[in-house]
Amino acid sequence: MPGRTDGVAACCPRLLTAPLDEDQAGELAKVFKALGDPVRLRLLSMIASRAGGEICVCDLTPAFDLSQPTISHHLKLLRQAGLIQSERRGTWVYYRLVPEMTDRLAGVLARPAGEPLPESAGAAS
Amino acid sequence: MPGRTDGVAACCPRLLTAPLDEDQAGELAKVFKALGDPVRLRLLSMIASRAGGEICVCDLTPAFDLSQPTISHHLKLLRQAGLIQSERRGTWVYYRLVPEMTDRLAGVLARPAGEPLPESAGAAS
DNA sequence: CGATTGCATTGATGTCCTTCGATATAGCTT
DNA sequence: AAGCTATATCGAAGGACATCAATGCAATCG
Repeated sequence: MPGRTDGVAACCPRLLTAPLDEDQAGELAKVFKALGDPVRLRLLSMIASRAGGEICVCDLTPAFDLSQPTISHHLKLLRQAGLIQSERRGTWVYYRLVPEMTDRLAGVLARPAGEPLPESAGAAS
Repeated sequence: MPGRTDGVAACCPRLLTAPLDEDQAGELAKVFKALGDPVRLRLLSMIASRAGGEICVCDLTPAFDLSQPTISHHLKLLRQAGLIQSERRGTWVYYRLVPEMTDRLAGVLARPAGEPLPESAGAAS
C-alpha cells in the first residue's frame, strides 16, 4: 500500500536540528512506534545480532512466553515498519535486519559532531 | 563522558549486537514509545532545535491544531521518558532537551564502526 | 495422496492511548 | 484582594493495540 514512498524522509530529518514537518513526523513515528514494545525490541535485537544475518522464526517463537500468532503479529509490524524483511526457504521463514532503516534512525537522533546543540552552544563561542 | 547513568540501561544495550534482556527491552521500549507519536516527535524537534536550548510552552501550543491540555499531556510523556526537562520561570514554563537520552538512543541503534553487522560480514571466518 | 509441521491470518476481548472539556494551580497585575 | 494569564490535572469517550484460540495456507514426509 504505501509501496515505495521516500521512506522515513527525504534524506535526513535531523530531529535535533530543525523542526520536523508533519509528514516527516508521521513517517518517523510509525517506525519509532514499532520499536515501542519490549517484545518487538527483543525480536529485533535477536534478528540483528544473529551470526549469519538471519534467523528462523522457529528460533524466535520459543524464546518468548507468548503464543505463536502473537510473535507472528509482532514480526509483521516490524516488517511493515521497514526494520526487517523476510524470506521463505522451504518450510521455514527467515528474518533479517534492514540496516538502512536503523542507520537512518540513528542519524535522526544524532547531533552532528562539531555542531553542538543550541543548549551547549550558548557558552561555546 | 557519562559512564553509567541510570535509566535506559547500564551502559550500552547495543540493540544490533547482542540480544536484549527483558529489563533492557522494557526500559528502552518506554522511550521509543514516547517517540512513537507524530505530535511528540514534532514537539521534541521544536524543543531541541530552538536557539538558546529552550522553548516556552506558550510557543509550542499554538503550533498545533490540538487543545492545550493535549499538548501538556504529550510534554508530560516526553518528560517522563527522560527526553526533556522543564523549568518554571515566572508565569511561563520552559522545556529543554536532555541530550544524554537522545545520545543513548542513537548509540543503541548504531552499529559499531569496523564491526559490521553479521549480514554484511557474510559470517566471515 | 493424506498426515504433519511451520507460519500467517482471522475474530474476539481486555487494556492502553489520544483527545477533549472542565477545572485546578501558579504567578503576574491592577 | 480580585482578576487575568499560563500551565497542569481530572474524568470521560472513542479508537488503537496486544494477546489469544481457532483456522487457513504452504511445504515436507510417509
